[in-house]
Amino acid sequence: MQNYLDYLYNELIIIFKNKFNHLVSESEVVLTPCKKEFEGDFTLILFPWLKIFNKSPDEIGEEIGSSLIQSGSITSFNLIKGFLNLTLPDSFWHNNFQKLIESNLESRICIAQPEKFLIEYCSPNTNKPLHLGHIRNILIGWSVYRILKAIGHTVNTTQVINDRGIAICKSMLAWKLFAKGATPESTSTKGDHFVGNFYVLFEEKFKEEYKAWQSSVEGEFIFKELKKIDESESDFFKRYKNEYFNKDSQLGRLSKELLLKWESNDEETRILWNTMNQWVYKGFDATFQKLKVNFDSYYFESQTYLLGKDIIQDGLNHDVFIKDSDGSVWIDLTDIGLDRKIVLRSDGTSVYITQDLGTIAERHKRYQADHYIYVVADEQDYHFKVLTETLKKLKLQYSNGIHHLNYGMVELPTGRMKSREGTVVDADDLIQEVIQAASVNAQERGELSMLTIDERDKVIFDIGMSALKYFILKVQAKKKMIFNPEDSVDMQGHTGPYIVNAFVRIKSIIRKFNSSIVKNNSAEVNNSEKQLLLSCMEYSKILQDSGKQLDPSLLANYLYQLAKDFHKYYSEYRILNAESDSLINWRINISKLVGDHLEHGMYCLGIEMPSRM
RNA sequence: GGUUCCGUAGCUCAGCUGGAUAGAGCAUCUGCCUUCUAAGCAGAGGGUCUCAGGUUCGAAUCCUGACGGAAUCACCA
Repeated sequence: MQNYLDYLYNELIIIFKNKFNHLVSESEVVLTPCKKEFEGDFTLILFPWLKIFNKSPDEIGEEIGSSLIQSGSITSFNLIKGFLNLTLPDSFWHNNFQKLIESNLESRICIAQPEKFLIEYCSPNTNKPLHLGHIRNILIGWSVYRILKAIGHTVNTTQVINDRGIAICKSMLAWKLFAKGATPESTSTKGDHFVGNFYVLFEEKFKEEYKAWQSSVEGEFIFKELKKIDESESDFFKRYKNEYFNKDSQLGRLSKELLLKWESNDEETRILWNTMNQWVYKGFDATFQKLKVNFDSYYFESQTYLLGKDIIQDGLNHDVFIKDSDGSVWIDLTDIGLDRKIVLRSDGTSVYITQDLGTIAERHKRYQADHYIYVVADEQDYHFKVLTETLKKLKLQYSNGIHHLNYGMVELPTGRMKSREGTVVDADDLIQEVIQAASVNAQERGELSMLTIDERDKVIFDIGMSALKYFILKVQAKKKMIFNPEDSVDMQGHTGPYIVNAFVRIKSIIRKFNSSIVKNNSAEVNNSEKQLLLSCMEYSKILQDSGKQLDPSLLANYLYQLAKDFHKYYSEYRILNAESDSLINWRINISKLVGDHLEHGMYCLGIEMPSRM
């Protein structure tokens, strides 16, 4: 939709020219929605012009106001200090209302120049189930996908799965040693949890082994030999843990053997690896389904970890990289304030960034996208800076399209989640809890008694998920967030169910209105309706801003405000028993308009709304 | 130590491309359901926008500095 105030801007520009003999551009004219405490629809700020025209705010305001009245574009104005409050005629609101209900919502929000995006989000490891951090990642990624798509871009989603490496070998080893052939089926355990349990078991067994070793002759000898002056035994062994794993540990040796076997394609190892990963994927899929997200493509590190070496060679040929005497390859980024960074190990194997260089090249071949968005926590800011700068030095065209959507880490009221301390919030548990809370609330209300059990479960599920998803998405993506599990199941106030409730009220009204809705716009427009219309008129801008900033929280907060305005309207005015038929129709039309926007907006957050609750 | 990010009500967060008396929710207290779904509405209390300078007609917002907190600075991913 075109800017609905364009005509007012144009008129003001003409007034500035004719009355004050001054040429201004639209961007210099500051016109904002009027604050609620004052009378008026929009406010023109006069301060910038005082000096230029050498007149008082009252003089300027009076002149502008009366000119606008004369031309009929406003019906009245008032002046408070340097603020000129303008009241527009009802025809302004009627016209915009007409445009809103006649145009199609989907086409109204589209941008002029669509581009092509690829979004990578989620990106889990296969040795542990998904947790709260993944949930934030997934919800942000999915919502950004929906928003970009809604405004007309071509968007694909993908994820990288870290399915190889020492971690999964630990799970495999623990399974081989202790599982006695158990499977997710035989133990009725969700696959990702099943494998995760063996990872935890490995860590426990390793800890026991390490503990025993510490008091052995060898352990005591190492402690005496290698400890720093004044270092306590516990400090030393904390520090030595990694080295113990690599040098002395039986379990460490066995898991590294497994890794080598994996890398040399040992059949038995590969079969076990594949079996366990399949268990995990099945578990992940169940969680993705509950979250209602999906991926257009998957990249597995087992297939990509060897990529990128040709790019390294190419970079060496063009002197972008430097080879050290030991054979390791580096990039020097000190000229732009970063460090020297390794891109290939001395033994010729890849590091993290090598794979990333290769993976982007592959993706670009496949997608030819303008933008590659990586939804990854902000702890990796440095890595992505290095990656982008490296691509730039390689003069690869897609280097300008790399966006690190760096959301902040999720913390609990007690501090950071730590797997060692068992404070990690499991994704499935969390979903379970929020649905449970929705169920308890629904039972107390008893509104759903006429539904079948399946229908009721679906509604409860949607309400619970709306609470969880909204709770996370309302916080600005880039900010770290404190996640209080108790607050996350709240269904009152600034929450998902509050917005759902507004929608449900609208749906209920429409259900109860038997005759067909007539589009009419003869009614007098009250302030609540102006507010609702204005919000709907600004929807496309909000959505486009959210897309531009890759930040769903903008949209989330807008939707809350819209729902709040509707709840207020609902309590102030009777809709179905308004004084006249035409007034009933007008109010239903407004309500339906709001409902459509709420539904579309929540859809863009990845939240499905039931029509009853 | 270098770099980056953050600091707004008791708590969780909006507001940050500069505009009027800084807003919500939670929590505390008070009203409103025989009338469209009370997961709602109306109201009360709660603030040195970390601090100090600067730019400006105007600063929570922009700039500089200090203080406090976080992340990162691996031949890990």
